[in-house]
Amino acid sequence: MKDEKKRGRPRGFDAKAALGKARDVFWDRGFAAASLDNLSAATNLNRPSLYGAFGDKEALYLDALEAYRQDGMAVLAEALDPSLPLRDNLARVYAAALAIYLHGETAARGCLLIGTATAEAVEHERVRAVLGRSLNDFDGEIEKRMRLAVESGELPESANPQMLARLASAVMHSLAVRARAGDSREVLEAIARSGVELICGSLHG
Amino acid sequence: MKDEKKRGRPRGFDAKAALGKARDVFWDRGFAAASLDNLSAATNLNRPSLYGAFGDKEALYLDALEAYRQDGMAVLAEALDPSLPLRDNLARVYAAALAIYLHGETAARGCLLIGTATAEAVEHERVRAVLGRSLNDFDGEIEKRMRLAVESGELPESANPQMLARLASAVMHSLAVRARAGDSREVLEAIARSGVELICGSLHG
DNA sequence: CATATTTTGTACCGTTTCGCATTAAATTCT
DNA sequence: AGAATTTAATGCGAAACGGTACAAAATATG
Repeated sequence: MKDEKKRGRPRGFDAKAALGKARDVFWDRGFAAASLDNLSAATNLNRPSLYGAFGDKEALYLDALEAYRQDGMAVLAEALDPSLPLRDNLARVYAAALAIYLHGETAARGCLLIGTATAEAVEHERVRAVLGRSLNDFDGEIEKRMRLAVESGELPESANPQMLARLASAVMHSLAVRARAGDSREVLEAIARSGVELICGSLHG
Repeated sequence: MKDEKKRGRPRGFDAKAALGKARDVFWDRGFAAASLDNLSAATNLNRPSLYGAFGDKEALYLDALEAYRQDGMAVLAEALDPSLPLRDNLARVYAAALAIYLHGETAARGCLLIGTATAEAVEHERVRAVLGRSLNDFDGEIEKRMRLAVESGELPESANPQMLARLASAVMHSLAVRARAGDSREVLEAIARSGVELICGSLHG
């Protein structure tokens, strides 16, 4: 299903790579401030090619968000390896997040969804939907791990897996915002550490 | 210092009210997608008047952010009334935040800073600076209350006021993002409640 | 009343925007 | 080889963009 030779002139570019380049433009500039010229230059595609492959600017943006979301879910699932302690899992999640968030050129880029999709969410219903679904899926994946932690005794029976998961996500949301606000890696790592401790229950002594 | 009669034609509008209207436009659309026509229509000012009173679009946006930041700090200070228990203080902070975040017309607007300034923060250094300062000031104000809680015995001596404050802020950042993502008031209130419990130390039993 | 000064309204300027129409190129199918 | 089909490249075009020039209006000063 990958080598079905279509008739007609074949593509001269890798759509996936182009989508990655476009995503980077959106990541730095946001959706509204990213022009088709910017996107065209970054992908080395002229506008009609972009248009033919992805549709208009909003469709391209939604594709980029969706790809980012899926990549994020994969990273999350890997970090939440249930053979490791919950504490390590959360630390790995935050470390993986920071590795992505701090990868900016001039200033740290933070999270594509939280950093750029939130701005469009009020007016663009479809962006809001992707954003909402992304956050929910993330919460859900962490919640599964929390349930496991309760079953295994890592967390007390009284713990609320859903809410703990949402609060674990909250720490990550804050890292995303703060990275883009220019906070240093040291500060962000300290917040991540404290978040792990608080959620795993040993910050109070 | 308010009735110094300037010579020349007097203003026919209230600059503060106009700034509020402009802020609302930015709040819904974000900085980049808000056009001068939008702003002009919302404020009932023609573009030259806008330009004369506030400068260019970025200056107007920065003014709106700064006013929002100051309003937020006032609301925060009021919510953190030290004669009330820490738990109540945090609950009041989150309730006040949600009252603002959920006030959208079509979809909830969330936080002006987190919802729109983050998008511009990478490319606009001055926006990033305002955002960073806002987050830090917020953390600092909560941290003061946390220190008080340690002194009064509300929190154990072993508690880390700075990190607890940052985590308390983190919950609010998450509420801001989630409001804009379309989460219901019920979900947001539940997260706020759980956040209070976690930070004040009784979610684990 | 005349002059200086500031604001207001209209209208405009050059640029950039997004999207597409059109034509040339490259491949498959018959 | 020729028809059919898909992509690539150039370039256009209408609209929207941010910002301002200019003249009329409204006030203070002399």
